Amino acid sequence: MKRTGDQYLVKQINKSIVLDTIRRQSPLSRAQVSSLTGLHKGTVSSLVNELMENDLVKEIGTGPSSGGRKPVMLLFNKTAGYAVGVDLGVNYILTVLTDLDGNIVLERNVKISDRSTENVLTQLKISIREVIDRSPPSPYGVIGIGIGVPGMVDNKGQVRMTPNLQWNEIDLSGVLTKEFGCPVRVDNEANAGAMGEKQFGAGRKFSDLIYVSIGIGIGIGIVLRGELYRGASGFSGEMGHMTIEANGKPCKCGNKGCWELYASENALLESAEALPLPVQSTDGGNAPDLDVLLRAAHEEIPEVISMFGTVGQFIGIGLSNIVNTFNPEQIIIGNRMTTAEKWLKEPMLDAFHSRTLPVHRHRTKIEFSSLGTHSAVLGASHLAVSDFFDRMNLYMDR
Amino acid sequence: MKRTGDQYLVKQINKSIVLDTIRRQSPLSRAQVSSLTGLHKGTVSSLVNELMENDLVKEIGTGPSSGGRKPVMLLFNKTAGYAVGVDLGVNYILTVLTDLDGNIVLERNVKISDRSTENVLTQLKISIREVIDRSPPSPYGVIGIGIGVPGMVDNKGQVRMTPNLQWNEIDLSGVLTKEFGCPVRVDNEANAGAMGEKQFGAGRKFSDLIYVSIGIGIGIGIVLRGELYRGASGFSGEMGHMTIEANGKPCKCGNKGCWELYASENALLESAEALPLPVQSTDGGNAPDLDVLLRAAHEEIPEVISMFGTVGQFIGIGLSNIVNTFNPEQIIIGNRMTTAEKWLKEPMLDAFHSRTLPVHRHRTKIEFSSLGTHSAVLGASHLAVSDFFDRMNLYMDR
DNA sequence: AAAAGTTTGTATATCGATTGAACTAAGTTT
DNA sequence: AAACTTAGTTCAATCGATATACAAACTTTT
Repeated sequence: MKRTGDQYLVKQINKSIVLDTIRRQSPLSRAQVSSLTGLHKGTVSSLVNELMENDLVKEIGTGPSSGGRKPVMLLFNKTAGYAVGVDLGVNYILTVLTDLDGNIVLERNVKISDRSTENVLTQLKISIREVIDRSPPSPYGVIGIGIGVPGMVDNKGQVRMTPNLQWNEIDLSGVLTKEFGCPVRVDNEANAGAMGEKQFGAGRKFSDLIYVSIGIGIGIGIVLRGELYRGASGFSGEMGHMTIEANGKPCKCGNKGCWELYASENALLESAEALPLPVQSTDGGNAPDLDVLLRAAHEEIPEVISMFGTVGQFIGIGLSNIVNTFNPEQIIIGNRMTTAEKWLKEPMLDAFHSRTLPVHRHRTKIEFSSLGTHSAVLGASHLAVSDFFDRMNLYMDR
Repeated sequence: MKRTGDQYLVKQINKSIVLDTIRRQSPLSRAQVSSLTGLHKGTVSSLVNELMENDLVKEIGTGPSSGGRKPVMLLFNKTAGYAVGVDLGVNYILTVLTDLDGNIVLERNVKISDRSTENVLTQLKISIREVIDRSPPSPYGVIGIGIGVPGMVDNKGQVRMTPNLQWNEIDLSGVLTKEFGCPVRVDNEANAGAMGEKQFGAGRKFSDLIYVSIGIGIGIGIVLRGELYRGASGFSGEMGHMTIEANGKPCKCGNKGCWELYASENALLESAEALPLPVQSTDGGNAPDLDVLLRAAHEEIPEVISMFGTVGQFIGIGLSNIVNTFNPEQIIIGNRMTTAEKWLKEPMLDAFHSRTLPVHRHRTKIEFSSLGTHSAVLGASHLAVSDFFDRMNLYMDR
């Protein structure tokens, strides 16, 4: 049974539009909101008053006159509540507290060496507890928790598989809701990153974009018509396991020639094992890691630079597949591999341009993340904020 | 400026819901519509009366009583107007006239041998003119023309490129609007096919599906949340040019190792050239064509059957990429290669299953087109019908 | 400095769509 | 024949947006 229309729906739509307008373009007067939205002055007045009663909008004094009565400027009350965002990495937990506008208020980052489910869960709870305890007082308090995890999350928020964390079938959202008594939203890391860049980063001006998270593996977050597309069961975006060599290397996933075997951090580390590197690993071990390779590249060791080049080419191949598939306005490359932008970019773009149809070649914007390591954590907190507004029957992204 | 809410919007939403309910589940009484939609009896009555004034709904006498007054049964008036659908193939033009419910009333199929732009355009106009001239009288007459073309169509309806028809930058929609004086909707063949299957074929029950059109080349039509996704500029779905062999055969598109080089009709014909076939080509020439190969397969010639097997495997590889990317509920395979289902299916599914993540393996329904050669033409006519309802401020697909 | 004009924001009446309640119509069951 | 059921209409009530009028506060012109 579809949702039918009534006056309540009308009010909900208009109230959302008014709030959204103020949120994105404040400070704004009631008159400006009226002319920006096309809503009648009186309608804006009454909706703004209700939003003020709900602490979501506040008056901030008068603005300059343009030949008449001075306008009363309105502001989105971004500190009406706070949201927790978590980027649950394979070897770290990055936790932030943000206001309703995505500004970071508190931040906490812990390294994880013991990857057992128990330990990770414990550390996760400690991190969240800490930012919640220190959160400033506000009308709504902590309105929710958003978490990005490196794995597959179904559309009920259940973690189904994490290739690098050995978590299987964990009801993370249930566990944390119980622990903290506030709504918890779990999504995969690439979706969170896509939301982060769309809301706060390089993707702000675009409504059809693909966020390509290149870390240990590769996952993509798909934003179409301004909204995340999660697939029928929540498992879209597993493009790391797209075949780009029909008879290529075997992958853990069961497939052969998966993109991430050639274009991810793991691909880089694997080919690095063959080289004897003159730089020590950061954790003292013998295995090379990304930081070691980056330092080697900075020292202009040709073998290492050429390795980045090869990986960059394979990234470009995948990007051309993405463009042919989705025809997005923009592709944003994020996660750890962005730190190697300097050595990846050129070979990547060369491969992309040489393989792409002319119509796409210069139409699609290819950029690196503008939020750096914070795409996913900000996206995660935004998911919580967005859910909060949903619960208030106000919608942010429409 | 976003669309704001007012009473007119409410009415539009509810009227659409009422019409949609009647269209899909008729015959229905006003009372049934009310309980199915949740709308008040009075509301349904007044909206139905308006729809009857607009000739979109009609009464069809009383139905059986269930212990009270007999209900007056309502029907969607599918013959209030007619739409033209065209599947513009590389070597044929299939034209139909359908009622508003997608039932074919007239059909015309012409073979094209002279592929010059002029000749194709002339033939196209003749075909359309003929079905329009013979269309039955109706309140709205011919409400529009929908056309599926084998190439790239931008979001303004301009044909930008047809790899197998040598059409470039043709304003097909402009030309035909001028000629016939009714709205023309041009889209690519895969999008039309996707819409056809979604509305009338195998995809009726699904809202996230991918239609894979395998003919001379490969294109896909993407239906997400019940709606076609066309990409930022209208060029989504060019998955035929997705790389599946990083250093594979060069393709006309500039890329290497494109999927359609291994999994399309062309791929089949190319490998067939190596074989001396004991069957004559249909047009008397020496070059093998699909029909010849199908006859050879029916005669159980092992080399030919194995060729189909190889192509089937490559199709399966691409399908697994599609599943990893979109996580759709369903994949529908359409266009000419469906005629080889018998020999393609098993190798295709084998490759697919062996390459797909366990979560997807049995969750995604993989089917062959249920409309056969008519997916695209019915989809095209539906696009015209759907535009017609848009113009009436009534929406079908929401 | 007074008058005229402008801009902001509020108050009030009107409009239009849904809804609830009452009602009519037309059947079935007891 | 009376009681009950179901279908569909009518009409007043309600609610939200809008138009109009108006008050408040400021700028520009005379």
